[in-house]
This record gives sequence, C-alpha cells and structure tokens, in this order.
Amino acid sequence: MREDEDHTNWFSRWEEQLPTPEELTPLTQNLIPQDLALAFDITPNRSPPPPPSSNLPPSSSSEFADSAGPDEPARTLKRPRLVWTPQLHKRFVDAVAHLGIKNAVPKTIMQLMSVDGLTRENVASHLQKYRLYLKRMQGLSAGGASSDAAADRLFASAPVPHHFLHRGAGPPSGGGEHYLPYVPVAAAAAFQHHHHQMAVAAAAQQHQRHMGHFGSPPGGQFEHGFLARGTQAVHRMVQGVASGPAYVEDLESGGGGRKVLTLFPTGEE
DNA sequence: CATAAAATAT
DNA sequence: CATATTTTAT
Repeated sequence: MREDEDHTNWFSRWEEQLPTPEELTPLTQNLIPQDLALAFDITPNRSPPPPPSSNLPPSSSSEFADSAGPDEPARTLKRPRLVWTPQLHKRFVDAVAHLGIKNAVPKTIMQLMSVDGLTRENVASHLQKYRLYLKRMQGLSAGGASSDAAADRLFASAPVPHHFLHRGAGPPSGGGEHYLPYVPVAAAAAFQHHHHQMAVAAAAQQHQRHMGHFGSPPGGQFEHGFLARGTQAVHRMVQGVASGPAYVEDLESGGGGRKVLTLFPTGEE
C-alpha cells in the first residue's frame, strides 16, 4: 500500500508549486466548462489551432525568436501531459462501447468523446493500454487468479463492457453491428476503497504548473474537473474537503441508461 | 530505485 | 491504425 501516498503527497507540494507569480499567466481561460457548454448547446470553440501546419504568418516569418520563456502564452503550447481521470476514462469506455470494436479506432473515439484538448494521440495511447488491460484480464480470469491487481486501478474504476472481455470483438455475421445496450446503470460503486478521486484535483494539479488562478470558486460546487487541459476547474481544495464528494458522476446515468454523447457537427475533420 | 502512465517513434 | 519503445511522473 504505498500508493496511498498520493493523497498526502500532492497536498504537501500543493502550495509549493502553485503560487508562483510567474506561473500566474493570464492565458485564455475557459470560463465555460465544455460539459456546461454542451448542455447549453453552444459550441465551445476555444482554441482551434492545435499544431498541424496551420500557422500562417501573415508576412514576415521572422520575429518568432523563442526565448525559451517558461511562461509561454497559449501559442506554441506544449501539452504538459494528459491525466486520465476516472471520469475521462469512463467517457472513453462509453465511447468505445457504443462504437463497437470495429469502429473503435482512435479517431472515432476521440470524435465521439468530444473533449476539447484531447488529441488522437492521447486516445490511441490510452486505447493501447486499455486493450492490454482487457487482454490481461482475460488471461487472468481463465487462470482463476485475482481479478484485479493493484495496478490498472484507473481501468478498474470503469465498468468494462462485457463484449470486450469475452473475445467476440467482432462477430462478422450478417453485418448488423449495433450493440448499443451497454451497461445499464453502472452503479458507480466501482470505487473500492480509498484515495482515487483526487484525480480531479490531480488534473488541476498538473495545471497549476502552467496556470495559477486559484481561489475562484465559480459560485458552484465541485464540477467535473476533467479535461486535463483547457478547463481548469480549480477550486480551493481545503483540508476539510474529505467530507464531501470530491468528484461527481459525469453526465450520464440518465433515464433508461440511454446516454447520448453529444455529437455536434462542429465540422471537425 | 522501481513501476505505471503517457508520449513518442516505428 | 497498431505496436513498440522511450520518456516522465509517482
């Protein structure tokens, strides 16, 4: 049980890393969480320009001397690192489940997830790990060993669609490939014991390196802190937070287990 | 110092 | 797109 360091660990470093004046960059912050935005049916077109070639310097291509500034504006942003929070993973699994193995390719998954800031590489990498996890689980279930190791804790948090495990992957029969009825209500009780949920803060934690701006509770409670980049649902994590739910069930668990991943035609590739 | 997770390269 | 390898965080 050495993993339980996390909840204490980051808390210790918390104030150390965050309040650096230099890090308090006035970068463009999303005032609207994409979930909320999606709920409002507004397209959260925040930062369109990932990296792909794009950049057309109007005329003079020079003057871009990068002085290796630590506090680089939103432009030329290096993605710090994506943190796959349970919620995010849940979304991932849902997307894969609804797509079916055949269509469950990184690009499609990414599109279905509609998470701003999420790149195909991120999904691909995670998908790889997810597949490995599934495979491992198959082998283990046959041997009769423990179902879950201490590892895979992230994956364990998400309800694994049954079709993935068994092996079927793709019954080529016929051609009707619509297995929609995924898990009914996942009961969310997946969390086993302790120290996890901090992922929300964890996501924010990795942000605070690039963005400070704390102490701005948006007049609400803790919302979902996913999206490792972009939405900074940073709130004051006071010590007494342990009393309340640090995380919320994401959008779903609606009526009838019908979950609609808002797929809006943003004209994305 | 070892392991897990994400990124990056093939 | 899938897999392998490398990097980075814990």
